[in-house]
Amino acid sequence: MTTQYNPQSLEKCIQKVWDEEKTFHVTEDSNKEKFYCLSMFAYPSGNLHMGHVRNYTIGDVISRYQRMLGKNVMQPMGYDAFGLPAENAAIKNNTAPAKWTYENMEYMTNQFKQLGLAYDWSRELATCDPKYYKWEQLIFTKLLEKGLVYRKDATVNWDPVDQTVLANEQVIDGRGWRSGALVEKKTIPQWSMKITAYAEELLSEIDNLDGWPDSVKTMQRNWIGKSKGIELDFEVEDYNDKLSVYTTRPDTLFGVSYLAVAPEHPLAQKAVEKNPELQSFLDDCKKEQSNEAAMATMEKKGKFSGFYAVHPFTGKKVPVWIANFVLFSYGTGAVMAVPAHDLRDWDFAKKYGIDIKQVIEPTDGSSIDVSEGAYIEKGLLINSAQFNGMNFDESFNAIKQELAAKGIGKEQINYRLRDWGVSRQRYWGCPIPIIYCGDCGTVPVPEKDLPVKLPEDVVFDENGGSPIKQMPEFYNVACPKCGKDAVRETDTFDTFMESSWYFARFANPHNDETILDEAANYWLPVDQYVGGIEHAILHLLYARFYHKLLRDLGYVISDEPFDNLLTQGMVLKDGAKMSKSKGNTVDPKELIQKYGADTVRLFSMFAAPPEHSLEWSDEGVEGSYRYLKRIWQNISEFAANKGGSEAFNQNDLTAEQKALRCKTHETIKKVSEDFGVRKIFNTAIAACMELTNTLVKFKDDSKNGKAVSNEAWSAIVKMLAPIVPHITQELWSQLGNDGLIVDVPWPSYDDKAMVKDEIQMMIQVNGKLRAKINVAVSASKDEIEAMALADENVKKFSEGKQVRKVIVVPGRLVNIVVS
RNA sequence: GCCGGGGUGGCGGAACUGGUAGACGCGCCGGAUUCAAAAUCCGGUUUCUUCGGAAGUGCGGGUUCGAUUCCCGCCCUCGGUACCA
Repeated sequence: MTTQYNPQSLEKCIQKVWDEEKTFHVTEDSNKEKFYCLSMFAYPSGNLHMGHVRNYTIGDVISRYQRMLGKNVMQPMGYDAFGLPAENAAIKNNTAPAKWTYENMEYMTNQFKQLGLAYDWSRELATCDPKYYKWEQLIFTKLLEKGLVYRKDATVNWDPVDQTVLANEQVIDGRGWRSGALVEKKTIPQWSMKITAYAEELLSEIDNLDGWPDSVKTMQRNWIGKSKGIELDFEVEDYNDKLSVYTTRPDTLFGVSYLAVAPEHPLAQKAVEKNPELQSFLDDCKKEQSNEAAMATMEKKGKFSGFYAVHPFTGKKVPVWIANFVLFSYGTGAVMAVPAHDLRDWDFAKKYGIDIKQVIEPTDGSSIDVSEGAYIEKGLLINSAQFNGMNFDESFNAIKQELAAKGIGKEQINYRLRDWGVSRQRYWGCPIPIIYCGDCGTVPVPEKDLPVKLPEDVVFDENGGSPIKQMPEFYNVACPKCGKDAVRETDTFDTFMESSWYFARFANPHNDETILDEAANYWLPVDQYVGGIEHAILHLLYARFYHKLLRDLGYVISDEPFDNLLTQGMVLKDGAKMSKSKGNTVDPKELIQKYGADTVRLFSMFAAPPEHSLEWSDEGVEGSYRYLKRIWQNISEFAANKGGSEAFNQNDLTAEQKALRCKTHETIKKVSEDFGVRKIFNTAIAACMELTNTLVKFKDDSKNGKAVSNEAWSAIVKMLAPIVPHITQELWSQLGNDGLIVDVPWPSYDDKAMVKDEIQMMIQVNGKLRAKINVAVSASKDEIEAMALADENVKKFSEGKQVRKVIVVPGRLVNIVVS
């Protein structure tokens, strides 16, 4: 007597039990090992997509597995609620961003619950809640006191028609996405965080992130981009300032044939005074995009500034150019160019007919021709006066010393990493807690006046300008210091500010007295962080930075926020990222209605390893559903047939029964490794399917037969419980067990059950498979070799040839080399 | 451009430390069941083949008894590139 698998009603029923019993509600418990599992919180876009389902299922599987290991597991969820899409939706639907956001959050929370995710919903937070961002504002004012935030001019994309600042995403082929106008660069004062003050620590501690993927660590190292070089000053004729350049290749100093400065460099401004015709070139540079990819691929252009610098060793005059590819924000905003030994300088020199002078030759004595292309390897110096014959390190030090002696140069460590500009000229974000007073200057909002609340009931105008910039009731305030009329900052924070510390706030999300209390040090660092690879640099670097800020303000004691990181791949359909604009989305809601959450969860874990991209397949979902129906049917029948839960004695088992036990325990071993060490679930599921196949074929109604079957079915149910929590809960009951499977200990394997007398070995002749033989486990190498050579097929392929070598790989194969 | 991934049957993928290439699943083919269908169950399924075998993991080389795995050089593709999150 078995019932049909009906996931819809079953899942509702079990979710109700979790809800009523507060199964996933956790508190700090010093008697248990804690495990904080965090999936990157959601942007409340309105509906769950398959990327969410995958991300959150991975985190959920790890959480539930860790709980079965007996740990005190916290898994929270919240919303990264500020951001650009809410503003776009506001304009499109004529609603306030707040309303749109809150409605989406409510809707998505329901969808999360339908997926059966083991979240502690009592900890839910939203970053647009003043109770959340109040702390961010407080931290900002504290950092201002410490000198870790400052205001400086920075470049933004300016849409001259809509009269608004555009995000990079809103610039398409150099034009504003709404107006279509050519976007210009505009410089405005903005707040910055001194992440560069932590560059060295952020770099060196990457070495301690053992639980992070190497690819992410490499990307972060390269992003920070530490380099050792020399900063040296050139005298410039008729220019009453020195021109400082930074170079990592001082060994090529004698090959300098021009200097180049960024268009924003003061020297460029001076050059215009002398030669007004240069203004049009500078104007052109303003129209170019400032993002890195555009800078790197655009045509390299320059103009002679009219100034000449003097070479510090040869005394020769070197022209100074203004070039569009020199970054004002890196190094000194000026470079020395050595065309013979730098690809970009070489291209530029060829284009403008500038000298190319070789000063490095290869160490192996081979000859090169720098008129054919740059030679960028390090080598030995030539044409470099007293430095001739030196290698890179010798010349670096010798040149450094001579420049230092002249007082015009010193060694300098530079980072590619730039300070973090956090001002946004947008509405839907956390207000920057600063007041500008005519008398007192820049005044941080005092703690008693925090939070500075963002007005939520606003009307958007069509060009996308921020409503609070038109609201005197928001920006007209009294100066907190002197009480005179003053003006509030109307820019808001970059939304990365909120997502850089939410992981800590989950420890005490409702504490209104302080940002973080002792619970933070119980839960932190996060034991397992799960999220998309697209966050490899920005979010993960900012979060590491923020954690160190919180540490240095005395709130946390750990140095790093995330012990282990799993970066999951994207969900694709027909080889492309699922997106509304491509029309290739799959709605999880419909799938849950049709198959139930367990099927959707099983498929998203089975179709690919977590770190790879996942190709969506409707038929594959069907297959996952089929497997669940299969175990439902078989376990129900087995249980109805009164399966055996009695103990058995290993010595009384038949060979078949022993073989099943062996398979069961091999599977437990493999699946435990996949879950705990490799964090790869598709192979774990495949192993469970294999055991299921074996078990379905295993027909043995004897007492011992039922007992070993029961052991195997129970193991499958327990191992699948983290992945498909609803069906396994029900099957666990059907197998005659009480209580929730979430708290059942993870199965352990018995080495004795896996002992074998005989193994199969592959026999190769010259690396090609020719035979398979069964060999006693105890057989010696010589015995194995003799058996292999005696094999009929092996004889056939080695006949008339001389055996040169026999390689025996114990437990695997024998390779016989003949010729 | 630069930084980091990926490329294996018709498809998703497996092969974990250099040792049986294609586990598991999908699809397809054949069979059982059925009045019929769906569902389910059983068997087969890399390609070529003279049925002995041979070839085969993006392409071209290399190291090795042995390479999907290591090295060199390419191609394609995805993510990031500092104001999408």
